[in-house]
Amino acid sequence: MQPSDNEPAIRQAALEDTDTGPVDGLVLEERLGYALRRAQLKVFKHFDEAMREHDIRPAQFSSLVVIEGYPGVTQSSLAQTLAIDPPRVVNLVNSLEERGLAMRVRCKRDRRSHGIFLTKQGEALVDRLKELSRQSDLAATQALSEIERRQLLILLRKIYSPADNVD
Amino acid sequence: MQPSDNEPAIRQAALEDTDTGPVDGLVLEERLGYALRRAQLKVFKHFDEAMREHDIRPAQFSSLVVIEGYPGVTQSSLAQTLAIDPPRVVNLVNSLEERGLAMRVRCKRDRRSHGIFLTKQGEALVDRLKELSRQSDLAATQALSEIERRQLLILLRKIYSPADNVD
DNA sequence: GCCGTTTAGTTATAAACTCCAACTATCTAT
DNA sequence: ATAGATAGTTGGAGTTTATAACTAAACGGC
Repeated sequence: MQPSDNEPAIRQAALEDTDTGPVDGLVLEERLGYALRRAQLKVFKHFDEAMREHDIRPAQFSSLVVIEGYPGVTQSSLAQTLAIDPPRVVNLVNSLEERGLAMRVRCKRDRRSHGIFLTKQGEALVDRLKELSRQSDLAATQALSEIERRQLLILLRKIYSPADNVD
Repeated sequence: MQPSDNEPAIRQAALEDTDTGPVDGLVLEERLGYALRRAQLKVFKHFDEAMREHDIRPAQFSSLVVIEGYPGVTQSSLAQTLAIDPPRVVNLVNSLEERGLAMRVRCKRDRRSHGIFLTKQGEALVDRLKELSRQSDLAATQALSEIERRQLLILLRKIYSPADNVD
């Protein structure tokens, strides 16, 4: 063990001292990934609370909304839309089917693919969930004005939308 | 099985048709959690590529930056700062120690706690990583202007910063 | 000083998520 | 008709993430 490379590279702090201060003004605060993660953590926490009553997870909610907007969407389309892989969609749709919220319908023209549709129960639930999620978004971002909230969405979309910048 | 509740609740689409169109204009696009996740996915993907050479994960990078900014930080402070729980910090610091990037120093005044310090090797690496992450942020958000990027950071910080809104 | 409580760190475990590879069934093209 | 591509499914490995229980050390009242 060479001490030259294994020593704490500190100058001002004594070895026996610890620093328990809060952290700000770091380079970390300027990293987008960090800021995104922290913000997402908070937004998701509120979302979880809002959905707890209905035992719905983020991916399930997203699926329901997409299926509602595009009745008969295929699983592969769903996978592409939500940026998840096909195996996950299988589990996702299984869980929705088991709970009577959605169902697969085999496509007559291409019998490999399934169209996914909401049941009446699923439609009723997704309406309620959309309202709940809207409220939880507001609660999680109450530090933001309505204008700022819109601005934020626009900026985020610019980042991930392939329309603006093909990856 | 009552058909009344188990039928696909569709009006316009024939049962045998599937809808494979792309998805936009959905309520989903207005959900903050969804937009955050999609944006984070992209930013993290770029980050992973940038860090692959050094085999550094996001949490490791964040830890290194915090330790650099606060030499002697305790593990509990680190946990609080990064919004992760103590058991994760143990693994995190273990991995940094094993790679010779950081080291624990038992605090003399409170022998329960450890101050964490960067080694010289760790300091050299974190300098390089900060530059790499800055570049990867730019690459992931090249659809944004510098002003927009700043604005985005400000908005994200407003969401998660406890200073603005105590949770 | 002694004893109950709190805190820092650790360990172990389980649950959940993600990714990857292989497989079946079906379709398309030559 | 056969080869190759596509939709969906299955299974398993590797990571994260969360939870509870445990050890060691400090603190506080008496």
